Amino acid sequence: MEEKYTSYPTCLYYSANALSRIMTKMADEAFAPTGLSSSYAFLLMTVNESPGINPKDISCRMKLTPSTITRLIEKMEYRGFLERRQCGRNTEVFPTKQSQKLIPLIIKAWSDLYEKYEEILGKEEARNLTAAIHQAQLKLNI
Amino acid sequence: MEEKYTSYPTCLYYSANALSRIMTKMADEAFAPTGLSSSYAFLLMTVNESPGINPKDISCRMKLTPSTITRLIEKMEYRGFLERRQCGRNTEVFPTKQSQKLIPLIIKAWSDLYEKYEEILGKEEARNLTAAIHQAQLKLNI
DNA sequence: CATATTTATTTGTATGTACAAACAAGACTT
DNA sequence: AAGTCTTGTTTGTACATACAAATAAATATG
Repeated sequence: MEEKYTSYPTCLYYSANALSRIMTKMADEAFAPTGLSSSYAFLLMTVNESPGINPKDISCRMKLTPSTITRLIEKMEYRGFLERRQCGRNTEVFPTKQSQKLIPLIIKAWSDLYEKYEEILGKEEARNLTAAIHQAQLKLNI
Repeated sequence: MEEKYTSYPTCLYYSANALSRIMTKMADEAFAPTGLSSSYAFLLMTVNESPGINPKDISCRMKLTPSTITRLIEKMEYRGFLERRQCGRNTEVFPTKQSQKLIPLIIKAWSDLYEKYEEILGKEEARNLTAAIHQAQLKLNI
């Protein structure tokens, strides 16, 4: 059984990226009813859960760089879903009333997302895979 | 042991994306000596392996959309690493001599990448994870 | 206390990727 | 053979994300 071509799927970089693109697409579909794409939905959940949270901490929780977080917040501020308050060198981010109305929809969409991929992969398998990926990510993150 | 916050790492979308960002960074570091970022390096390998390949087929092998492939090729053409020949409605993509010189460097960088993450994750574990991710990606891709 | 260092945030800019629409060539259909 | 459908490719445009540099505030150091 000879391989005709170099087999990219044996490369973690390649596979991780391929999966990530599919999952992002799936997530964006799931979050479509909220009018937000997935990253913004996560941002709103994060801020709603910890009103006054700093960009730095959001960045840690979401594993995105601070500059990315600034950009996401800016857009949500512009759309009236978030609000920033300057506190010395820190910034505190708060949800607006408007965004709080969205939260149930977001939660629902998120659980639909779980449902959808768990249906395809199997619940057990999906969880194992997610855990394995998370573990790897932690190890590699040093 | 109660969770204070919603636990994003239990979400496959979130974990897959986090891993993908780390791996891309790692890959870009590994490929730095070639002067290319990872996607371009993969593109060059692919074309070098199958000179005359169509964008469509590259798109399948790399799991990127055709429009993305066009964009990648354009840039490599501009930099003198690839060449396009129009054949009716198809396009054939060829490596230039210049790019062939790069191939050994790319192969080396790629194997360095494997080495690096296998060192951190363990060879066995890295392979299992990669295979699991690849399988999931296949299933979800429908 | 004044200066130097560190830390949090934002800005300028670049990049990879995608979607939808446009185009162009081939393949069907009648 | 003419018109329709399909398929491969490219373009216009938009978006998420990052890096490096700039700011600005807080902290440490001499």
